[in-house]
Amino acid sequence: MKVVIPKLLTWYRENHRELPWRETSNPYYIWISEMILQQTRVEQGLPYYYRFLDKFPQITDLANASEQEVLEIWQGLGYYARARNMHKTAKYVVEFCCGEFPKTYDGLLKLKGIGPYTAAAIASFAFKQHVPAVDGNVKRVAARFFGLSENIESPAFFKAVFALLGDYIPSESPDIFNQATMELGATVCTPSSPKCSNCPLAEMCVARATHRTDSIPVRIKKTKITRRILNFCVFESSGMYLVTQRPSEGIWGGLYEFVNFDSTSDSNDKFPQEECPFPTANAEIELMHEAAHKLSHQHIRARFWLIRMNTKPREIENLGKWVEFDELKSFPLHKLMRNFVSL
DNA sequence: AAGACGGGGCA
DNA sequence: TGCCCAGTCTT
Repeated sequence: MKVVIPKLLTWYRENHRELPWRETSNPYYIWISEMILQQTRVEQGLPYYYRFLDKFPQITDLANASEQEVLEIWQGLGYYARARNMHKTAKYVVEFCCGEFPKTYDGLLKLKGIGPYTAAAIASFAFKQHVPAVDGNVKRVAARFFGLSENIESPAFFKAVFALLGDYIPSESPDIFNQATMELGATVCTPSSPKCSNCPLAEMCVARATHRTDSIPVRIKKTKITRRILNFCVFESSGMYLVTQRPSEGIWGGLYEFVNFDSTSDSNDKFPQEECPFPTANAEIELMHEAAHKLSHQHIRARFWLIRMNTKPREIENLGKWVEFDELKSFPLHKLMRNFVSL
């Protein structure tokens, strides 16, 4: 079945998209692109890639930046642990590795935010190591090509593909091979309606031969979506607004927002006073804005309550910073907050 | 092995 | 709606 590899490489050379991180072997540029692209489509990540390198041209620039500066560039992209992990790794590489990335798969794997896929991508693209880069696209391509009907989500499936491709990857051009398998999954061997007539692997593809391109890959997953009602408290006093920073763990880690709380009450416009942990007695409360926000693991109904107070209770006073409304826009904000302050 | 972690595009 | 994207980390 390896006879199709030259066809795959030729197909790639003639048909691939031109992307900025494909024009370089600079491990810093490649690392940035791989971190941004984790669980993120190319079109969504592209503008962030330019912005990031414009702000932090070299790894020392990133290492010397504050976390808030990093999050300012990253805001809106999601999975914010990626940004904090990058910051830590930049500091680590500058301080302990003379600013040079490890040149091996195993060495890269030890860095924060770099897992099996990203380590293989950097190792092959920047250092020509022959190790297969197995991402979501490649898992799908391999499942169809080899006719693998195991659950594509399982660690065992990843290991199997990693081992299989390790046997296929040509030692003279591991980088092109990895780019090609990913590009094929992204543009030809798509989740639905794969374009088999354009595929350089079609003649040797098991799923194609057995008419199972619709049933492979098999994905068994139980994404439990929680629904929640999130109440943002827009505390206002003398034209100043209260903004706080989230802890680094959990959703939207490190980003800024109005203090908030979950409530159970549904479908009424009354402020859920009894569930509010903040003192709001003698305050004038008004529903300013409502928004629906859908994440892959939770559906959020957000409500923004304007809470005007004549005097600030001490419990509120020291919860965060009091700033003018326009100043809110200068903080790194998650989408729900960014959409609100942009209204 | 399972769940958490964002946001967006597309059928 | 549901699926899934150049995945990783934690439990």
